[in-house]
Amino acid sequence: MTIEEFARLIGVSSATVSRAIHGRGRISPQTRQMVLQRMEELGFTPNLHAQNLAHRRSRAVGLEYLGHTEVLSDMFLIALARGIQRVLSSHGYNLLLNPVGIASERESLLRRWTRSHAVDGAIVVGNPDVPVDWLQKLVGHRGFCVVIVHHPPPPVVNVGCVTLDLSRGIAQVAQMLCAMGHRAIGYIGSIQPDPVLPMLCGEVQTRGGVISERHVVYAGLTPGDGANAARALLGRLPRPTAVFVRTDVLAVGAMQAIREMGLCIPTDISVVAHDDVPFAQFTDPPLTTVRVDYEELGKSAVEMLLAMLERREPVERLRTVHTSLIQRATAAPPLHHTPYQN
Amino acid sequence: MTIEEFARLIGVSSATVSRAIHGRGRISPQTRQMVLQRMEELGFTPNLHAQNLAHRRSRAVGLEYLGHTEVLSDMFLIALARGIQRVLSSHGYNLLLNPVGIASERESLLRRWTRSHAVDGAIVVGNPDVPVDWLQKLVGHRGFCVVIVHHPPPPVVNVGCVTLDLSRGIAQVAQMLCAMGHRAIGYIGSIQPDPVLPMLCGEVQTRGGVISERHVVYAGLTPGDGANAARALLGRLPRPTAVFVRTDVLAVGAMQAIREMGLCIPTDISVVAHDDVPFAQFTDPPLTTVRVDYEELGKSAVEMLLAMLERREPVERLRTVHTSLIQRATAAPPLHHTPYQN
DNA sequence: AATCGATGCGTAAACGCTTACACAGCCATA
DNA sequence: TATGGCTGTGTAAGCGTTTACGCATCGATT
Repeated sequence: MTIEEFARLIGVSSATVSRAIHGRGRISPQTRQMVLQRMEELGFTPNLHAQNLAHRRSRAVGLEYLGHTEVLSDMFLIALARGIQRVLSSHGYNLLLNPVGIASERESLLRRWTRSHAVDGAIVVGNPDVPVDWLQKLVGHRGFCVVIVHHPPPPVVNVGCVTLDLSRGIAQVAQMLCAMGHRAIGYIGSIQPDPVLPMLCGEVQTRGGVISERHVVYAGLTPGDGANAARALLGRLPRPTAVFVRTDVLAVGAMQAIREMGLCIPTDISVVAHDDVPFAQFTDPPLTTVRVDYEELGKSAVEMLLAMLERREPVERLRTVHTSLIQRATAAPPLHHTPYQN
Repeated sequence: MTIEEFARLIGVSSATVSRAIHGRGRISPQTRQMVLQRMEELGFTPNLHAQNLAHRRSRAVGLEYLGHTEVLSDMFLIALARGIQRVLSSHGYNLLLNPVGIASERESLLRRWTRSHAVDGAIVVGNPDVPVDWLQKLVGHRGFCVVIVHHPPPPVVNVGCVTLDLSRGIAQVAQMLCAMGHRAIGYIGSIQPDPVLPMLCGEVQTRGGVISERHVVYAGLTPGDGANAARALLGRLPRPTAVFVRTDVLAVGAMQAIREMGLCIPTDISVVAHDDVPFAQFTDPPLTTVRVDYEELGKSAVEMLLAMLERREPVERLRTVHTSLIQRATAAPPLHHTPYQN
C-alpha cells in the first residue's frame, strides 16, 4: 500500500499523512491522531527507500572491521556490535556490517558506502593505518560522519574517536597484588610494542613492589606461547610470587604449564590476566582478570556518531572507556607474607 | 553526483548510463565500456535508495534472532551470522540485524520490515513458536521469502528451512569410543527433552557398548551443574570408563570435578562433549567434542533464501546440516582393554 | 529505390515519499 | 466591512533511479 492509496482510503491527502507520521508541519492534533490510528488499523508502513530518497539520508550506520579474523578478536567484535546495535535500534537506525579483508579495501568500501548513500555515518574499528587525509576527504562530503574506535583522535571535523584506556584496570591489578603482599611480580607479554608493561611497572613501584627485568617474558598469541613463557619465567629463581599475563588466552596456557611444574594457583603463585574473554570464568580456578568493556566501547562510539549526525551540540569528539579488575580465584596473598602488611 | 549530472558530464543520457551499469537493454559494448571506465575515474556510484525504489527491492536480508541472550547462544549466533554475511556480501546484499526480546515482538518487527520494504527476505532463527499461518500471511505478499533455521519445515510456499541433524556426530562418538574399547559409557545431559540420549544409546548398543540407566544424569546449563553431575555419576561404582557430556560448558565443570576426585583424563576416564565452543580447544586437556558447524548452517540458510528471492529453480526447500567429531585429547582407550580389540 | 528488422540511444513517465507553496476558512483588529 | 494574521489542508515539484517507448541510423532484403 502506498501513502497515496492509504490517504485516499481515509479521506485525506498524502501530505497530511506524511505530516501526521513525522509530527512536523501544520496539522491539527485530531487529524494526526486519526491518521495514526488508522495506520495501525490498516497496517500502512511507509516505503523506506522512498523516505530515504526524499530525506537524502538512510537512517543506517555502517560498522567496518577486519573480517576473517581469529576467534578471539571475534569475541571482541561481538561485544562491540552488541553495544552498537542496542543504541542504534532504540533510535530506529539500522546497522550495516562491512567486514574488510585487508586494510586497503577499507578505503574503497567506505567510499562506496558514502557515495551510494547506503549509510549516514560509519564506525571504523581499530586500524592503525587509516590515513587522516583520506578521512578528511571522505568526511568533507555531505556531512558524513565517522567514529574511530581504538585509535588516537585525528584532528578532523566530523570525525570522532573513542579510545580504550587500560590504565585504570592495570592500576587496580597493582593495587590488589601489592595489598595482598606480593613484592616480586612477573610479566608475560603478548606482542610488542606493549604500553602495558610500563604502566604496570609504575603502579607496582609506587606501591613498593617490583617487576624485575628477569621476570619479564614476551610470548605470542596462543596458549602454547603462554605455556612456554611461563616455563621460561618460572625456571628462573627466585620466582616471583605473582605473574601478570597480558591476555587471557596466554594465561590459559601459562596456568597449564604452572600446574605441570607442580605449582599450585593461587597458593604458590598468583595469576592475573587481561581481557575477560567469556571462558575466563570457566578456567580452573576461575581467572582473575581485567575486564575490557567492549560493549561500552560500542555504545560510546555510536552515541557519539548519532550526536554528530543529528547535529546536537555540544558534541564531545573524544571519549575514553576504562577497564576494571574482576576478582575471581587466581590471585591470593603469597604464603610467606602476611596479607595487607603495608 | 547524480546519474543525470554524470551522464551529461560524459556526453550521454542517464538511460545509457543505467544500461551500462546493469548490462541490460540495448547498448553497444563500446559505449558500455566507456561509461564504466568513466564511472571509475569520476567516482560515480548510483544512489542506493533511488535504485531500490525503482527496483522495488532492497538487496538486503534480515536476520531475526532472540537478542539479550546468554554468552553461549551468542557464540552460536556469531558463527551463524558470519556464515550468512560471507555469502551475502559476495552477492552484493546487505544484512540487517534484528534482535527481538520476546517472541511476540517477532511478528510485528518482521511485518514492519516487509511492509516498509526494508528487506527482501528474512532468516529467522530457532523459535519453536512461530505460527505457521502467520508466516503464510507474511510471505504471501509480494514474494517475500523466509528461511527458518533449526525448525521443522513448515508447508508454506516461499518458506524454506534448514535444520541441524546431530546424529552423524553422535554416531562418530559411539564409533570412536567403542573402537577404543569402552563398553560402559556414561551420559551427562543438559535439559530435557533431549533427543541425543536415545541416538547415542542406539549407536553404542549396535557396537557392543552399553549406557546403563545408572550412568545417566541430567544436569543444567552451567559448569557447576556439570561438576555436580559428574560427582553424582562417578560416585556410583562400577564407574563407566567414558562419559559423554551434552555440552562443552557442562564438560568444563565435569572435568574439574573429575580431577578433584583424583581421576585422570583421559587415562582413568574419557570425556567427550558436544558443541565445540571456542574455548574447547583451551581446556586442559583440550576437549574432544562434536563440532556443530553453525557457519555452514548460516551459509545454507542464506543460499536457500537467495535462490528463492532470485527465483532460480529448482529450489530445495529443506536442507540439513550435519555434525562431526573433533578428536582432541580427552578420549583414549581405557586402561584395562587392548585398543581396537573388536 | 523502397521496405524492413535490428540496433543504439534519448525522452519522459513511473517508483513512493517529503515539503514549499498556495489557498480557503476563521477570528481579531482597524 | 475590508484587512491581516493564523491554521489546517491540498497541489505539485522535487529526490535519483529504471525502463517502456519512440526515433534515428544502417545494412540487408525485395
